[in-house]
Amino acid sequence: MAPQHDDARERLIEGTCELLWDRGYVGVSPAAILRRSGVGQGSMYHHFKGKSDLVLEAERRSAALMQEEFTAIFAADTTAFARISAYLLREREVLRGCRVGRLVADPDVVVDDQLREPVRETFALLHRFLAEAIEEGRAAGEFAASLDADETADTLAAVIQGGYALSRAEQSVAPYERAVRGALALLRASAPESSARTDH
Amino acid sequence: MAPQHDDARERLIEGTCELLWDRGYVGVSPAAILRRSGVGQGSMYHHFKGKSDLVLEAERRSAALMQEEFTAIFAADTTAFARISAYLLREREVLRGCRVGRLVADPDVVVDDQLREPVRETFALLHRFLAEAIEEGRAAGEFAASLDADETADTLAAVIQGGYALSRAEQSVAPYERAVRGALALLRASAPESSARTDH
DNA sequence: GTCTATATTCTGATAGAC
DNA sequence: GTCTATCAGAATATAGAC
Repeated sequence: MAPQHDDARERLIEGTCELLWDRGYVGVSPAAILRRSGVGQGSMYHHFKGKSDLVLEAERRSAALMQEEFTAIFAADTTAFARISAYLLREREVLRGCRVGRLVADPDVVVDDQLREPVRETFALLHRFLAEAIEEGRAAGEFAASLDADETADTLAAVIQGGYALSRAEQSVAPYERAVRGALALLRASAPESSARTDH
Repeated sequence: MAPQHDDARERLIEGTCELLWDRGYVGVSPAAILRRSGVGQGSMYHHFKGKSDLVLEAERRSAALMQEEFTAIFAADTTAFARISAYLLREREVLRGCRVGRLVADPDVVVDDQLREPVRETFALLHRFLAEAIEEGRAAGEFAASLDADETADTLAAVIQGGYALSRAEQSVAPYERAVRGALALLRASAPESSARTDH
C-alpha cells in the first residue's frame, strides 16, 4: 500500500525481530534497534509510536513466520507420527531458543495482553496441529488409545520449549536433542504393537 | 563466621533472588534490589563488588534451594514411577516459572560461564536423579525396556521448563498441567503390561 | 520521511561523611 | 557497616531543522 520501498520501516521490524529473539523485551533498546537497522532515530518515531509499538509489530512478524513454518509441516500427507516427528526434528537454532517462546520470559510482555497475544496465538495454533495429529494417530492405532490428545500435544510443545532451556544451560545442543528423541521414543513405545514397528 | 545478624547482606541476597526470578538479569537493577531489601546503597557495595557479584550469590542461593527440594523428593523409598510422579506433580508457582531455569533466557547469563554455572549444575543434578529413576524403573519393568534413560530424563525435565512457557503465554496453569499429565501418561503407557497397571 | 539536537529518567558505580 | 551525595553513561522520547 505504501509508495514502494517503505524500506526503513521494514528494516526496523526485521532488526527488532532479531534483537527480541536474542535479548527479549527489556534487553532491547531503541538505540540498539537503530544501530542494527541502520536507520536514524527520527525515522523510527515517524513509523512507530515508540518501543512497545515497534515491538508489537515485530512480535506479530515473528509469530506469523513461525506459524507458517509449522502449518507447512503439518500439511504433509503422511502418517500422524511422521508429521509429529517432522515437526520435532525440524532444523532449529537450538542455542538461540524460540523466537516466539522467548518473549514470555519477560514480565513486561506477560503482563500486557497485546504483547502477549502473538505468543498465545502461536502456541494455540501449534496445540491444534499437534492435538489433531495425535487424535488421528490414536485412531489409526499408531499411539496408545489411552493417550489424551490435548495433554500429549502440550507435552510435546513443552519438550521443545524446555529443551531450549536445558541446552542453553549447557551451551550444547545435546540436551535438546535427547529431550526430543526421548519424546518420540515414548510416543512410539505407547503404540499398541510397539515392538512390531520399524523406524520410519 | 560473621558477628551474627549479617542482616543487610542476607536481605540483599534474598531480595535479589526474588527479583531475578521475576525479571531476570537485565530486568533487575541495583536500585530495585535496594528498594525491595530495604537497605541503603552503600551497604550493597560494601558486601558485594557490584550487580553481577550479588546476582551470582543469589543464583547460587536459588540453585541450592531447588537442588535441596528435588534431592528430598528423589530420596523417597518408593517405586521409580512414584518418585518421578512426585517430582512432576510437586506444587509449583507455575505462572512465575522456574527460578533457576528463568536465568538462561538472558544472554548476559548464558554468555558468562560463572553466571551460567548454577543453572547448569542444577539441571545436571536433576538429570542424574531422573535418569537413575528411569533406569531403575526400566529394570523393574515399570517402563518400556526400549527407553533410553538419558533421553527420557531430558524429556521430562524439558516438559517442566517448557510447560512454564506455555502457561505464561496463556496466563493459565492449564497448559502446564496438561503437559505434565501427558508426560506421565506416556511413561505409563510405555510399560510392557501397561493395560494391566492401576494408578499409583 | 529522515536527520540531528535535546530532555528526562534510570542504571550502575564511586566518594566520602558518619 | 551504613548512609547520602554525586557521576558518567544509557534508555526512551520529544523538538524542530531539512
